Amino acid sequence: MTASLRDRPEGRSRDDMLEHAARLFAEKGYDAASMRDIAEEVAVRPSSLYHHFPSKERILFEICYGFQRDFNLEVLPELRADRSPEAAIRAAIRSEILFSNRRWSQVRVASRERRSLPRELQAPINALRRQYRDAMAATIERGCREGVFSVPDPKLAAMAVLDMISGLGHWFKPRDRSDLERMAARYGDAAVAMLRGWGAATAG
Amino acid sequence: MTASLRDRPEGRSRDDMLEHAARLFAEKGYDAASMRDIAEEVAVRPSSLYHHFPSKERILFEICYGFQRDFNLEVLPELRADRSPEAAIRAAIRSEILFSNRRWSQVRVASRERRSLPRELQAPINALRRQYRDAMAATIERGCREGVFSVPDPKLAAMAVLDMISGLGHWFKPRDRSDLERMAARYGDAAVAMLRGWGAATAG
DNA sequence: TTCCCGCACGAACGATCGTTAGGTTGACCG
DNA sequence: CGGTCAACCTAACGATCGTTCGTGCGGGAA
Repeated sequence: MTASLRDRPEGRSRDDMLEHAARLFAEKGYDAASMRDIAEEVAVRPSSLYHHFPSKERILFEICYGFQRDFNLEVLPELRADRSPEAAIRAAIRSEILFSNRRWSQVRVASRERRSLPRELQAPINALRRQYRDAMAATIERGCREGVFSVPDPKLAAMAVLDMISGLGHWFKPRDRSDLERMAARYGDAAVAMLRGWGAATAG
Repeated sequence: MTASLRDRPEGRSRDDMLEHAARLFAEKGYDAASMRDIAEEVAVRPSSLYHHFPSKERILFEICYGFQRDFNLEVLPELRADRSPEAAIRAAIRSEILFSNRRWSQVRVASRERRSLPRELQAPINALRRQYRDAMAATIERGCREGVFSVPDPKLAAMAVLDMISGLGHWFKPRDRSDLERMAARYGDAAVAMLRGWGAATAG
């Protein structure tokens, strides 16, 4: 049946450890979740974790970096230049919302516990995040050049859209798939409305 | 000169302790910042902190609750009904951005470290936050009835606007006052643009 | 002056933390 | 069969945590 009897009989593989750790970090916070907590969740003694990871810090890093890497692999292509800026933004937003929903725990860990990492481990993660943000800003700027968007500052607009979506990822729990898709569509609408009218909605 | 010689000669009052604690909690996180860290910052021995607060948990609560209370006191009145919905939203956003900038550390602590509190201490803080969110949603709904806004769901729109602004509060560091005011105006524009066009920007 | 008490102190408590050392198991390879 | 090695174990290390205890000081009241 299974490939080998040496394989973990239950969910005790390296990836399972990362997943359980992510869930605990998301629920209790990085510092409040102990190695003993993680070990108990995986049904393993604390010392056994050190056969797979050199430190607790490294576990956090792998969760954060792995998430952001997969995130960029899945979401970034949606912003490719052969799409209209509006379609690209909508697709990216939908992809981000779907992805963030699929990896619920890791979203929270990557955004809220990243600061527990030393600077040199934060850097590669921040670089990935910046890459996505720049791509979003470039798409918005393209939309402005084509006259479909109008914003005072594309980079600022990208931050606003990203904050809006990542905020959603912190509280929105869809009932089912259609609920999720509806929310993705609505947030696409919201972002497009903002990007279209921002420049014209000057106060006073 | 001073009112009394019994007063703290330097910044060692109860409020100073809360302020230093907030800064440490914001920088290192609630769990990573120890009572000894706080004591050192205030130039006091750790045990002395317990003459002012019964526990570390209580310090966190007073920071979070005090912030949200002052927040509502300052920002909520901007949403009063004798203003046009658009003006109310703009004023509230400006007020929130200014207030959050003035209380930089506490914003971060109240939003990111609140979960370290037990449920019964989170409840009153959440109630205050919900009060603000409901007021924002009511203002948006009023704007829809008056025909100036168009959104599929006022509560969802309120969450989107709030997430956008609180996201800003986590990364935006203004150079000076005019920089801050310009950002407040721009985010007001962004929110108004979104609330106006959301309903009309349906995809497909 | 004497008493009082708010406030800060030094020292230590027990608990829990991340991590390590050393031993045991058992599937695989020659 | 005997050797190898990854994986897991038990036990414990030193450090640090939040917190408590008993004491000392010093200004205001009596």
